Amino acid sequence: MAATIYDVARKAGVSTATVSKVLSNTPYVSTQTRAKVLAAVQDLSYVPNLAARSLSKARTFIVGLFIPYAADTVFADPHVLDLIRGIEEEVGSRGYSLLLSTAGDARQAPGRSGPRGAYADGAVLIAPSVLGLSAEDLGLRPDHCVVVGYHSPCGQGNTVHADDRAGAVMATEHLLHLGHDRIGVISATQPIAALERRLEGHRDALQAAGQRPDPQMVANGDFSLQSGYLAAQSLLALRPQPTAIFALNDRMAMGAMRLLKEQGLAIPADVTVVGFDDIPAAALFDPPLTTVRQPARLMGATAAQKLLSLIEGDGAPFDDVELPAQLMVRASSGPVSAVPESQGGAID
Amino acid sequence: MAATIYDVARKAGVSTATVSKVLSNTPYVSTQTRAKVLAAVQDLSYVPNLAARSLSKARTFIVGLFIPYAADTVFADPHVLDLIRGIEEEVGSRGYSLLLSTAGDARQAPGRSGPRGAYADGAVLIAPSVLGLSAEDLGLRPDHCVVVGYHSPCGQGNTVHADDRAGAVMATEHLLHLGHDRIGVISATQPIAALERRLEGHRDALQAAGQRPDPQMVANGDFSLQSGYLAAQSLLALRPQPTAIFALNDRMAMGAMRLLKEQGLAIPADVTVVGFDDIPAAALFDPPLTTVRQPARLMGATAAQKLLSLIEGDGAPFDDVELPAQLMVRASSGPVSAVPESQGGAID
DNA sequence: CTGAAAGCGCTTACAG
DNA sequence: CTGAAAGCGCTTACAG
Repeated sequence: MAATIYDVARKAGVSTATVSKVLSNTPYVSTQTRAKVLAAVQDLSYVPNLAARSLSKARTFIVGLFIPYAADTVFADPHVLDLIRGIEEEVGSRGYSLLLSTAGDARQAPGRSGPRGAYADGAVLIAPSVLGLSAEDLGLRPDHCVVVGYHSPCGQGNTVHADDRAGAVMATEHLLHLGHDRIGVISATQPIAALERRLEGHRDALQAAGQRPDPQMVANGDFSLQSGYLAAQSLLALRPQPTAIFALNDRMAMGAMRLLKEQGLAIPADVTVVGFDDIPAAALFDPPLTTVRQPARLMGATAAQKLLSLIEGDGAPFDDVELPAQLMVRASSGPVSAVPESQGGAID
Repeated sequence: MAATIYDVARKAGVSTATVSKVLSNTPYVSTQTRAKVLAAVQDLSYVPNLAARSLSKARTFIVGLFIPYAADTVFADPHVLDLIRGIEEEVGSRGYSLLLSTAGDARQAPGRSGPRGAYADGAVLIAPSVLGLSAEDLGLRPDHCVVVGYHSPCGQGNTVHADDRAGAVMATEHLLHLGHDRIGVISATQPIAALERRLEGHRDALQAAGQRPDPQMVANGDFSLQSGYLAAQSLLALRPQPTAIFALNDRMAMGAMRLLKEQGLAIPADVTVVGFDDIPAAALFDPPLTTVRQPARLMGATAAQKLLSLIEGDGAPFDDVELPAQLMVRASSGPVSAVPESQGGAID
């Protein structure tokens, strides 16, 4: 059996209380005593039992990360990864560990009847689509949870997200400046708040420039590359054809690019493509993709940081945090071609 | 305060022992009693305290995942992600939670003097380069740890990895069949066992075909795209120039492709490129990258599964598990061009 | 500066 | 089928 604090105490000739104090760096322990204890710890390769510690301190120093959709989706999305990275870094540097849970529904099993949240001192939820879940459903204290997204299942406030609307405005203005006036949009059918904000930003920018948003110019995918390919197909079937495609995430933008290449259309000479997210592959693409960068890592770090102050502070909710998006102009976007292939019908 | 098992017991009019039994689905509890208890649990929104449970059961149902290098590196590598995905899926489906720790050195902080491992029932280490770390250093039971890689810090056996050697053999034979006899290799300087196996496989395949491996044809990077670009540069400076480049990971292969394009060299018409890993971007590249696929997700799942049998079984070590690699032939590789640009000097 | 003792919230033989 | 009681390994006032 592993050594316990009793073994250490006995070996060092002190009480367990003293051992505990040494281990927690309490002042007021004599240098000699401290040395004796530390030596005993060494000798026995004593590692404190964290479950016991947690029980008596009523704190686990574990932070949960809930990603209530399938692991499949999560790990397919590089953007989510950066979020995780930001969270892990912040949490780790503050001495907490990260407990990862994908799949929202508590998967039943051996030792656990309750939901995974029960271990954690708090949790961040990456939850664009957490619909009906409450903090309680997850076994969480409602005042110790923050969500990356717009809608908190933990009550008011306590959310962090990028400025999706502004990002879409920037992308659209960029296209407008390049002379595009037939912009096809690839959105998705999922009811995700961030998506609505992006659509809204796009529409607003169009209207500000005196254009009328055309519902016909919006095709829907499901965030996957394949769906972007298909959506681009339906967009290209339109007459007049769009001169630019604004995909609401990078993977769909990449699908669109693939189709364009297959059709022998040059990017951006024939059609401009702009994405959203700035996943790592975006810069590596051919041509490199112009896209809106979400500060994913910062979003993660911010969420973690907010959570930790909730846990260590008084738990008073904070206001929604909106982080800036940034337009990354790369080679996939260019001015509308001087002599667009005539495609009939346009009178103006 | 949250409700405890005492509150539930009182409300249901039974003992805590009975509540515990109901919650753990012990048989021999009358239907009525069960119902009363469950109702009380409902009413009080009782969630068991997992720390207490862990303490008395001497099990946490948490599995650690140690990635002893910076979060930065980890999350930059899509391959590692698939590993994580495989682990999370397996572990989750068996009712365990995953505790993520990057950065090997125990980051000190608030509640924890010991290393993060102390919480877990066992752990998987993704550790191509865990050099001096022992299980004890991580606070782990040595018989409850498995490593993804070749060298276990936990004693003999208990490792899982892909057949890196065979993968490199396949890639090299593929190049040989295409007629390439001047194959430049982009390796890396890090002392990683998998890398050595790949180099070894490459050399063996060359020799089996009657070619002599030429140390000049090996340039080193550091796994990053940039380093692949640079290494390709030095390879192209060679005379005679290589007709093919075999990069020992995909990101470096992509760097090489970037350089080739910049130099106006066609892929694969002028130079063939082959990678290793099959990260998601590989298939999306232009041209799509021929590469060796490691079954990362399966490797993760296998590691997790082995770990769980260690935890739930008798802890007897298992033999190293070697999973098959697979050559994914795509458009970046092609036959050596019919009339290679004469570049003087060759006598044979 | 140090220690005795209670308590954290569960589970588990053991009796009944 | 049910319950009393001890125990899991720590921490924390409280005394001294």
